[in-house]
Amino acid sequence: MRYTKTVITICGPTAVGKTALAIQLAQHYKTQIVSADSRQCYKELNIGVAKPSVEELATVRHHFINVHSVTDEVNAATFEQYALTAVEQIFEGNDTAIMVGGTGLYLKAFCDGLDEMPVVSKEVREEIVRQYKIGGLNWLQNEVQNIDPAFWLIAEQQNPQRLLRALEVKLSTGRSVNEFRTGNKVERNFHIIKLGLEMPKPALHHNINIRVDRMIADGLLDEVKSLVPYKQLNALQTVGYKELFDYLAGFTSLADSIERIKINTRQYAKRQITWFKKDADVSWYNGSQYLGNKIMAEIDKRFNQ
RNA sequence: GGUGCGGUAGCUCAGUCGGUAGAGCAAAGGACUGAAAAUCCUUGUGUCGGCGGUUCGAUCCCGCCCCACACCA
Repeated sequence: MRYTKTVITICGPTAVGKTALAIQLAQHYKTQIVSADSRQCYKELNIGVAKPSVEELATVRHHFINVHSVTDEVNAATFEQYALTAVEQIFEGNDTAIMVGGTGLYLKAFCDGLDEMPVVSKEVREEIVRQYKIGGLNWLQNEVQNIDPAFWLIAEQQNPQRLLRALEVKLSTGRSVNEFRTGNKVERNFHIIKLGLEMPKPALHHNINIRVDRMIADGLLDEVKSLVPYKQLNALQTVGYKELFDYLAGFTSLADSIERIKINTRQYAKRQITWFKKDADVSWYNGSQYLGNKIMAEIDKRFNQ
């Protein structure tokens, strides 16, 4: 099946050079970019999430950047819907759209689709969270074991987020989350080319260290200070922010919290690499080389086959 | 110079009433369907500062030495 429209996705770990390549490709194809990033979508987060610069945003139209507040509830399903709409809109004037981002689940949601899941009432969720705060993991484990024993057997039994999710679905619908998860891939009505950027670990770590120091020099601490009232929100459970909240609360020194940001960023990059390497459809390129032209030549070749 | 307290995994430390040792962090690998920059799982041999002594056997006891810190001079 050949489609006339194509989305070129770019994945890879943080600080590997995805943004620059995306802009280059977007300019070449005279098209727009959809960001697949779970943090850059918040307008209050800027320095710490390595958002494209104001100039870059002015050069190429970006979607899913600065479109939410940290107080909004944003998740993979939100992104899937948003991205599909954005891409459709881009396709009105282009055959090609670019998608870049480091959030593996979001990219997967866009490419393969998520299963239809029931709506969970806010009350149910809040009540579960309230009880979890009181009773801890033990309470959660017991609840899931009693209420959804089938799920319990295959569950990550130490993972509170997964258990919480299972519980809220079961209590809202009477059915196990497992019944909703088919794992089926959705067929999109456009072509998807997956590009990945990689780099030797020492070089990537070097980039990360440089970038973190740059963020601090650019005033990250002030940005974080202004977000203290929101520090408990999901959107602020973010590398670069949570560590500085600890410093501002007096738990660590500034130097230590900056070091922590570097360590946590490396670990985050590691998780991203693990996720993306599993996708056999990704074509990998060395991000430390200037390769926009090379990639575009290869893509043109594929189009003409 | 004297006294005291230390020297154990990359780091911070625990421990062995003498039978060659273990936590946290880091690191490495992995998972991932409405929190995903989140969350979770797996992986621990290191001249137990050096050299001698006692002992069947020493990282542990004894002696000397080296190093760090604190206090006294």
